Amino acid sequence: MSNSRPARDRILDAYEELLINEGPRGATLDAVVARAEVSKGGLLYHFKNKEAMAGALIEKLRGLAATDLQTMREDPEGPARYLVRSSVYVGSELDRALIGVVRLAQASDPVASDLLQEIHRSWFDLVHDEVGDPGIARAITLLADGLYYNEGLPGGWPQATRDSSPHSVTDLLEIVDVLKSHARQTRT
Amino acid sequence: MSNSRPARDRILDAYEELLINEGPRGATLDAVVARAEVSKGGLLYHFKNKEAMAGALIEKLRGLAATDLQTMREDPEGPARYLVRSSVYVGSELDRALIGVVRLAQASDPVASDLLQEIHRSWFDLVHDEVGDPGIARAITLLADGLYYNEGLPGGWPQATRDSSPHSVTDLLEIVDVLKSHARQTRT
DNA sequence: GTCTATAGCTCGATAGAC
DNA sequence: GTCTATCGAGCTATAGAC
Repeated sequence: MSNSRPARDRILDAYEELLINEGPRGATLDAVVARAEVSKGGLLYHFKNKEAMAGALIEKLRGLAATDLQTMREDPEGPARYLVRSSVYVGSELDRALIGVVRLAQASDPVASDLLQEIHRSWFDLVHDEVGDPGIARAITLLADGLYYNEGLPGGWPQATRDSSPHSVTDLLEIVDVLKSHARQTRT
Repeated sequence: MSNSRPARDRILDAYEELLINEGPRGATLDAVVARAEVSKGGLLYHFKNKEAMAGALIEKLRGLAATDLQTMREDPEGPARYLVRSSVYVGSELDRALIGVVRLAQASDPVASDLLQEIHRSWFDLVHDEVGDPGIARAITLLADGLYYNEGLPGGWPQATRDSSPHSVTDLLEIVDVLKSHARQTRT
């Protein structure tokens, strides 16, 4: 049975899934209750309104992102390579929460936008600390952004350059190394 | 008077503007008619339903993109540098139509997604022809994608790394050149 | 070619039974 | 803690006057 987990969790997962696949417009209360197999009244017992449901998803992301940032900081390959690696959408819990909140931000949710900006800023700072040069750091984060948008968002530049998984990640990591060594060379 | 231009054009511009600033959800018929200063009946005389209005915007983009591709092909700096330059959002007619249609694609419009995919593919192909290496071409288009998303979309990674306009474009173009020369070096 | 009026639907949210 | 029933607002689209 799919409704064996706590109703609150099922609701939040269903909401996240609908945000990702249908966008904010499709993530209606009716759609959420259908997918989570609860009634509308049941949903509104756990989240007093739609905004509270969005808020819960945002807080979930806040926690997941904090953990991931720590991992990124401590990764032996360094933040830059870690960032590019993890920007390939693989449907992890963090990926899903992140894309869901991006969708919320696209629908003009200011709290969502603030959190995303904060996360993004942290990524940039870690990469900047690693490579030294802010221009190179920006190029690397932009590259990761492009990846995330192209592969994580249904309806971005949809299915940009299809071969996302094979050796193309390795290619990109190689390019990250090229940029990193270029930053080393030009350091004053 | 703002309603001196043909009603059809005013409607399409208003729709585009609302798509960009409020997203598909905010671009309702009511909002469009208010902004375009026509009545709902007047709008539906020109576009028999909302889908037809979206279709007209998509066709407008198709034309603008075809012209821009030709410019990109003939640019003396080459497609790669042209792409990065033009990925900085400046609110041109093409920028606006493009972001509007991206918003439509985000709301799961398959025609919008198809056109965007086609445009994006053409960009990649031109850059690929220029630089030879598909991995480098992908990195450059990803970088441009990141730019477009970060700076063109309200609510992307919002206001990613703020200093978008000053000398930072020059920095990015420099990095494009680094990548291009790397592609030349590794060519077999 | 542009308007008003309104039908019919879907949404978010409330009330109250169980 | 979960349900059903229902209200009011906002949406798309139609009908028909001017």
